[in-house]
Order: sequence, then structure tokens, then C-alpha cells
Amino acid sequence: MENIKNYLFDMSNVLKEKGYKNTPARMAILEIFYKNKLPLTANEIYTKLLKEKKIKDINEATVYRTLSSFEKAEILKKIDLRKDSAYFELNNDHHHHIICTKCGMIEDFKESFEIESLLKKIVNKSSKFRKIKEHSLELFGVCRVCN
Amino acid sequence: MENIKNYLFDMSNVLKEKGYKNTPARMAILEIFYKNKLPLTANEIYTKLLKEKKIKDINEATVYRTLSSFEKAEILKKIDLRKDSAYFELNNDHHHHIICTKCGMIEDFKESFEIESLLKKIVNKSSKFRKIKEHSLELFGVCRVCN
DNA sequence: ATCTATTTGCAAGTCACTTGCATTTATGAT
DNA sequence: ATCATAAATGCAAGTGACTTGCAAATAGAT
Repeated sequence: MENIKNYLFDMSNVLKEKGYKNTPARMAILEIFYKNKLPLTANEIYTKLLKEKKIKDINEATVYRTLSSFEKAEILKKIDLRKDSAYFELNNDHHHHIICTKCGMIEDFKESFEIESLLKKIVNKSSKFRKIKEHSLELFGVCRVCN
Repeated sequence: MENIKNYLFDMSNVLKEKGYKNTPARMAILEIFYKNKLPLTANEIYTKLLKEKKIKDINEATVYRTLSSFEKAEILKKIDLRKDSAYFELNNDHHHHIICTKCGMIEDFKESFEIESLLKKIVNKSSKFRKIKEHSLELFGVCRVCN
């Protein structure tokens, strides 16, 4: 639980390197992502910021702008979970999600070498693409609790 | 090119079975999907409808409602290609897409048994899910033309 | 301490999509 | 063929996530 300090320190350096400033709002948002291991929406982050009040006050527009900056700085990744809002999560280890279509529960699963090699095979067959930069893979089902 | 008649006939039966009525607007929209093999947005369909004028006039709200009905009737599938609007395509053969992040060009690729079995392996490892109903897999890269 | 570019707050704007309601139309029953 | 009725449509207004213009605040370099 002391690693959060290290984490924030590292990230403020990443920000600096990419020409972004290190502000209280940004650190507070990073802290939320560090503590919450699952994907979050802009509005979830906003309400958490107000509730936990590590920061005096914040505007929702600032949250959106911060998420966008973090995405460009490759600190966060935006993911689509077939909900109304976009979700964001730390861009650390590459992984995917299984989403319960009833309760919305999200489970992570690791990226495997099988997936990697499968995608390589696919792109080898393509006449129009030579290399893939990213991919999204999300599974949808009904969890054991809901079933 | 005569199969379109058969296709529309089949689909009007599907609609009937699921309690939807068979209207000129719906048939015109289905015809557009049948002719255009790639995913389309609501607005693309709307402008195509006006241009090709198989139908006298149409309201954009009707296009949205039709897409939604077709999705429920499992005639269309909604897909996320990281653009501002949702894309739709015929729900015939299960496949995935490679999208060029520069020009937006879309290439299809077939669902393979390797993907299927890989997903089975993943869900077997999950403690919270027993079965997956759907999945999305989209690849993003830069096509040979843009590169 | 000062300067400047970046960030923030606020309010207004945008854009895809939805909805309430009155009118029209497809379809099954007569 | 006509009728009855539930579903579909047009229109305009509404919604909700997200963006943006602008002025004030602030981080970070000098």
C-alpha cells in the first residue's frame, strides 16, 4: 500500500516526459485508478473524487480532459463494454474482459500467447494489412450468480 | 442478383415470426445491407436511402428504430469500431474486422475454430462464468495503402 | 519572483440517439 | 373488400455523454 506513492511518482515523470503537467486533479484521478482494479467511467471517477475528497472540488469537464490526456500519454486505455459510457483502465498489463450482460459484472482475463499467435496468423492471411497495432477482445455472457 | 428477392422474402418471414411488420422502409434498409457487404452507420443508411430513393422519403428516427428492431430480431448485429457512431451489419456468418486507424478502411476476417476453442479454454478457467454467449474481436492497424 | 503555456471551471454547444404524441399503415379478422 | 387495431412512422423536442470557447488560476521553467 506504500507503492501508490511510487506509482504516482513514476506517473508524474511519465506525464512530464510527454509534456503534461502534474496537477492535484491528475494525481487524484490516478490514485483512483490505482486503487480500483476494474474499469471506470468518467462519471464514476467524478463521483469518487467528490466522495473521497482527496481534492477540494473538481469539474466534470476536467475529468474528461484528464482521461483524454492520459489516453494520449498511454497511461490509460479506453475500452468498450457495450454500455452507454466509455470505460477506462490503467494501461499496464494487456488483458481482456468477460462482462455479465445481466448485472454488468466484469472479470479480467490475461492476454495469452495463444491469442497473440492467432492474431499473427490472421494478419498473415490479410492482403491489406501487414501488422496489427492493437486489438479488442471482450466476452459477453451471464455470470453464475445471475444464472 | 436475383437472390435479393429471395433474401427479402426470407427476412420478411423472419420479421413476421418475431412479431414485426413488413414495411417498405424496412425492406429498403435490408436491401442496402444486402448490397453493401461492409458495416454501415445509421446516418450512412439514411443518406443511401435518400440517394437511391427506392423509398419516397424517410425520417432518421425511423432508421434508428428499424436498426434497433432488426437487432432484436437478430437480423443485424451492432459492432463497435471505435468511431463516433455505431456500425451495423447483417448477422449472417460470424466474423470479425481489421480496421485501419488512418483511413478507416475495414476488412473482414472469418471466425475460426481456433478462436472458438481459445475462448472455451478461457471460460473454463473462469470461476465466475460458465458459458459465453457472444464475443467481440476487432483488430486495429494501419493498412498497406496508408503505410 | 516572474513569466508563460498549460490546466481548470463554467456555461454553452455538439452529436448520436431516443421518445412522446398524433397520424398513417400493415395485417388479421369479419 | 372492409374494418379494427396494434404497430410503424414523422416530427419535434428531449436526453446524455462528451466537447469546447473563454477567462481565471496555476505548474514549472527561468
